[in-house]
Amino acid sequence: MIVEQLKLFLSTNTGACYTALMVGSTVKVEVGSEAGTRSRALDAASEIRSRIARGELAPGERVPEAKLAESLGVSRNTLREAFRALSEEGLITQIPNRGACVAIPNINTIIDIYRVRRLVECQAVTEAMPRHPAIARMRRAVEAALEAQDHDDWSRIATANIEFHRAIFELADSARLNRMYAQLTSELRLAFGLIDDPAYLHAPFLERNEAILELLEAGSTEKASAALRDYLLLAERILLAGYERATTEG
Amino acid sequence: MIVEQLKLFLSTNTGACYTALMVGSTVKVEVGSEAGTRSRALDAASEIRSRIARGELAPGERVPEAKLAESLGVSRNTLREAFRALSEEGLITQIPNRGACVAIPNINTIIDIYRVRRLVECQAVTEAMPRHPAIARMRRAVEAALEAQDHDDWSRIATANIEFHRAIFELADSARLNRMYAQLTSELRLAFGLIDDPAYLHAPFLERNEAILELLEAGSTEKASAALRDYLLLAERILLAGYERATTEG
DNA sequence: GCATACATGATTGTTGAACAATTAAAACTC
DNA sequence: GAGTTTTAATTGTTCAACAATCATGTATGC
Repeated sequence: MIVEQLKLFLSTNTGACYTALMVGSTVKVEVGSEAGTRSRALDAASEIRSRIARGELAPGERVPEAKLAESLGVSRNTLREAFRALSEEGLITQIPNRGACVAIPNINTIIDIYRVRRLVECQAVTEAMPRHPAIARMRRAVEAALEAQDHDDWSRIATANIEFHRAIFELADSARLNRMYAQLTSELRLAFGLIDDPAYLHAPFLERNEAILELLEAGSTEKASAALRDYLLLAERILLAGYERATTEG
Repeated sequence: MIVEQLKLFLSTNTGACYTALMVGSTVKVEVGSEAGTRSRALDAASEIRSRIARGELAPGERVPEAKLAESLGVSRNTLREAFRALSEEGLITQIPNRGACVAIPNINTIIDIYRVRRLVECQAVTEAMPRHPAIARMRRAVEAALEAQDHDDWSRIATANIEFHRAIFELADSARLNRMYAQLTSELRLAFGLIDDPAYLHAPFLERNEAILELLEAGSTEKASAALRDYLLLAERILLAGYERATTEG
């Protein structure tokens, strides 16, 4: 039966829940609602993620299982399942027999992240297809950042900046690289969080993003790539310097 | 105390176990033995990995927890911990409420892997530093493959080929990209396993690897990169064609 | 014969208690 | 203050149990 085959195909190739049924001569497929597929472990992971983002759990902070499990209202086994997702994202570091702690961004990690970004982002821009849909997303991110700048809303500027670079990764048309970007921004956010001057971090780059975008829109991919390379080298330098000041004075 | 600070530094930045102690005026650091840090969950993961590699667990095969846990002599919770590592490697797919199965390499995954490889490997070669240590590793892999060819030992040829490309990733000097390579080769091995003619898969590439290497050793990085690109496009085509035959006839 | 609904069985996700092993912290000694 | 021993805390694992979910089998209607 087509419905059964479709269910099997979809369940094998994705992790999502689907409802498939015949409606006349059409197979109607509905994606299961997000709420219906949530597990307690994933909810716990989300809550931990939020606590990290809010600074309630600080980089390097030990998170004892029993205490945290009780605080979240789940069992310790379930918390370990949650740690699994967070560990994959790089937000949590688990050391055998010593427990879990919030990841500390370290200098090697930051350097590595920027090295990867230069390789991937610059090459993605060099090889970008004209009128690739991601270019429009870059444009929207630039406009969002400019609007947020008018309000001195640095949190929104930071988010728009991350979206801009996500779109650059998406130029490469690779799900795997997109997942990588998601992970490395999780880790970068930890580093950003250590620096208490977001304007210093993000302000120098609005005009640069716009210049890169305009070169790209004009089809000058090599020039856009070179400008992006300069951008990333500068961003790395600023983050490393800020990180060093934050961890030295702290 | 320097010993305590060193322990803290090491434990925060790596997952390894260290013993640090003062010996005279020198701090002596010993890395904990591998055997001492093994956990039951990691042992279970290794055994599952081996079973997959030996074909005892086939792509797409459901692996019910209770049965497998009993077969491995661990509890179900421990098995779920093992699944965690394997899921991160892409060897296992876990679907909520449906259980775990051995990952099925699918066409989209293979295409994505080769897209990523072209972006990363070709750029790594283009920007390779002269006399980078990874170039020597490429040379050793080529020699190992040629020797294995004399014995028609296709398993060793496949391994040497994977080592050759690992070394190319290492040209980029990024731990993150090296980890990515480890994961994508795990997934590629699943696809290779579906094709029952290893000679067909690997034989065409020995001479190409050697040509790429010689261009690189001669400092012609752009030519090496172009040759690598051709290689990867051909390898993708051969794998996709073989995969399609295997999954159509199967 | 096919489609649908319901019942049954199998499996997963979670809970909680327990215990061995490991690590961290405190106490003690020199 | 440094080193050693003891104690406490925590992690990794096991087990049993149960609710929830899914898969499979059976019965019924068209």
